[in-house]
Amino acid sequence: MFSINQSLYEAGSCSDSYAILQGMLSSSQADTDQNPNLISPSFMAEAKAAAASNSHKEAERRRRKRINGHIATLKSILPNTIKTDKASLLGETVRLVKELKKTTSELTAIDAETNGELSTSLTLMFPSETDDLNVCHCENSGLIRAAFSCDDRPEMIPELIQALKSAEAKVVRAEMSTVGGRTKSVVWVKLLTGESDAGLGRLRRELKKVVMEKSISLAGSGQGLPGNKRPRYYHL
Amino acid sequence: MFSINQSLYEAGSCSDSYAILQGMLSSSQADTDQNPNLISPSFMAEAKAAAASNSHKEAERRRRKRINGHIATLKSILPNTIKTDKASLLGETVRLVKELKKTTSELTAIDAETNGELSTSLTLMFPSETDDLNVCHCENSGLIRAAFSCDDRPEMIPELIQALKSAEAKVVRAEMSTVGGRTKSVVWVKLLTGESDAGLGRLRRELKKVVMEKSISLAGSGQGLPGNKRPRYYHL
DNA sequence: ATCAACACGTGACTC
DNA sequence: TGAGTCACGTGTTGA
Repeated sequence: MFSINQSLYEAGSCSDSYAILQGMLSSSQADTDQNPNLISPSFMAEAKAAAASNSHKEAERRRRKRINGHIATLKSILPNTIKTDKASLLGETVRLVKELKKTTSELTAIDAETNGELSTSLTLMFPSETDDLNVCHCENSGLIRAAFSCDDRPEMIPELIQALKSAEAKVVRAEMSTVGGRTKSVVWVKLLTGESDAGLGRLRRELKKVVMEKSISLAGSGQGLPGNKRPRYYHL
Repeated sequence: MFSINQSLYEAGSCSDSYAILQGMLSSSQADTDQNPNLISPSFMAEAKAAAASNSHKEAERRRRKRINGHIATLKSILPNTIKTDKASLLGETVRLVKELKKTTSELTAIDAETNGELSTSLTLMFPSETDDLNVCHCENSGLIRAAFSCDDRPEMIPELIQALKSAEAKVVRAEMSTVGGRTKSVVWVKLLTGESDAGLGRLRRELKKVVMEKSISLAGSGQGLPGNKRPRYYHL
């Protein structure tokens, strides 16, 4: 069905058959349709159409190549390339882009809260004189920001770790400063469970224990650290 | 060229023409090719082929729809959709995915340096007794980590800001702790200029000034802040 | 008239 | 077999 005149232009990259024919025609005299031995206008038109079809064909080939090339690189980029199917691949790409955009916006939203000169800001804060606790949703990201000031105690960090673990909160970022026996902490967390508002309440409850629990354990705890010294590193 | 038998299966969504013919055939007696009035096997085969072609056609339609649907959502997702061209769109997608992956890896590489229980860790550090400065490349991300301990002075933060600005370093993240008049800071920065190693040296030089410059300005500077009090907020 | 981009139907191939 | 995917060539439309 497609084999009509295919032998004329299909072999190799001979997109110049029309040009060749033009050269042949220009070097010959005028001819008519009646003379079958010379190049007739009808044959000329046919060759022209064939050449046009050929260029069109090759242009489409190039276009396909570009698209498929990008899809191939996408396939090499994507992490979970289980389905090598082209549609599924694009779907997976959409999913990944959404996820990455969300992640980056979450991570950069923290910096964007207060914008400084060098486009990334940092707010250095000092502890307040009275104990306080503030837990709230971050506006754009799905994160929760918890800030609190209280007396600095050696047991606070482990308690904080335990509180965050109980609230199933993953620490995305934390800033702490300690001055004059008082400490202020700001932690940005991502809740591991779906229920956002319930999780926020739970987190606030857990943190309240940490903030309000004054240093009771100073007298007890025979297995405590020597000299009331705080260990150097903590992992949140 | 494509119009052969198109009227049989092209009108509407009639992919059941073959089934109809089967029903007609089962209710009639056996026939031969010689009898043109009855449904002949050749016609039967023709109808069957038409039905197959039809289902094939529709399957391909579905496939195209899925692919183009994903491409359309990609188009809505992408930020700079100047070229609505399909190939350019995919190319832009590749670029975006690479960029986002790089960004997130940079941002999370900081947390991944020391891995804690809740998959995001935080190392709380204490100032050393002696002044020190350490500037190095982060392993995987293109970031530079600068850590230093020194006496805590009110002028230190503005000086630090100036130093980072001079080194053309953008702060990605910073952690500071101050205890007993000593302060330790760790800042992760991204150099705004191309030359990485030269930039690192410049940053080290600038920071060295901050760390080593002991509080000379305590006596002078008539326009200083009242009471040697540190301002509450700094923007890095 | 040329070119680029698109959707379509079809043959080849795989599971 | 049938359902699915792919590359291909073609018709069409807009700059």
